[in-house]
Amino acid sequence: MSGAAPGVDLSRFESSLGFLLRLSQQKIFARFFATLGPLDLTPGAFTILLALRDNPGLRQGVLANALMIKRANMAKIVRALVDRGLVSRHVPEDDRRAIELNLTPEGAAFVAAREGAFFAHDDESSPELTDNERETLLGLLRKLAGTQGETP
Amino acid sequence: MSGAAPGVDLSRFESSLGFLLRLSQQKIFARFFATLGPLDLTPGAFTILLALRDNPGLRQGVLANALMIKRANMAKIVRALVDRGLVSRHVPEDDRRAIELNLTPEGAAFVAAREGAFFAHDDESSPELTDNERETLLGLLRKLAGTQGETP
DNA sequence: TATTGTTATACTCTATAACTATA
DNA sequence: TATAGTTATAGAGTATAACAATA
Repeated sequence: MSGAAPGVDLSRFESSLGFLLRLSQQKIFARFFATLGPLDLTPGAFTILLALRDNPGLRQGVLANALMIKRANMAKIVRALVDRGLVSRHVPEDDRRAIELNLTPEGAAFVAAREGAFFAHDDESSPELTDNERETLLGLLRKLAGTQGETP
Repeated sequence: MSGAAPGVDLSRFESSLGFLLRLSQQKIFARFFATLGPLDLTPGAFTILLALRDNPGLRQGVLANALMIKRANMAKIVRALVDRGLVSRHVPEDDRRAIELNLTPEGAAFVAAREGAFFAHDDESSPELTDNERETLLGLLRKLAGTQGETP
């Protein structure tokens, strides 16, 4: 933490995964909003749209589980996306409790228009690291984050 | 993301630092609350107490800067800690705008009683990784997170 | 004028519990 | 009974703007 606020001893936290994850995420998110803030999308909502583009007809609960978002919260986000005309719902015949989600044509256009900027930003969001270090970090985070869904 | 929800294609996010950081932090925090929830401390508040133990008399704004917490939010957190009797304020002679923070004896006892459990938990919070991988991850996050304070 | 801290406010994210409708 | 989704609500966390006191 040598580059931190001078004169403040944070050495006790240098081995704390939780502390370093919070600081790192905050830094990345701050850059995200500074660069992509005017694009009319939050990281969370865009993640959902992108996941639906790659998984058309995905059920709401399965999506919530994959992204580690509680179903109660997913319901609210999806409602907002439906209200904006970006996502459509469909109740399948074989299980009328479930809801299948799809991008509307507007949603697909919305994603297509922004994903370039989104991923370009993401690629450039860690100038502190070399390309090799970035790849190593991504690999370790993938291993750490491997999801197993909601714990009720 | 092979261990994720089966049948959901999240490959588009496997190179997104922001996405993986969010998932990782969420996992680590969930474990934190599951294990240490009854200990009467949130990660944020405990971080502040620990930082004050290692940096007695630290000024509020400097602390906020070091921990990447906005001053407006730090004011609220500090007030709560003062109300709980864990932190004391002192206005220095040479700059009567500033506030120096210290742990009270109660605050010091509070930290001493909990830091063992806190760091023990942190050490065990990433069973997905080998010791070597964990060290590598910590090093990369340190490099990425090297703070530079609030951007006004 | 600039800085330190405070208040007020709002928005996002997260979590739980109680509800409905279907199975 | 159990599951899928919804609603209501509450709590952190974070952001900005306006303000008072001090420098």
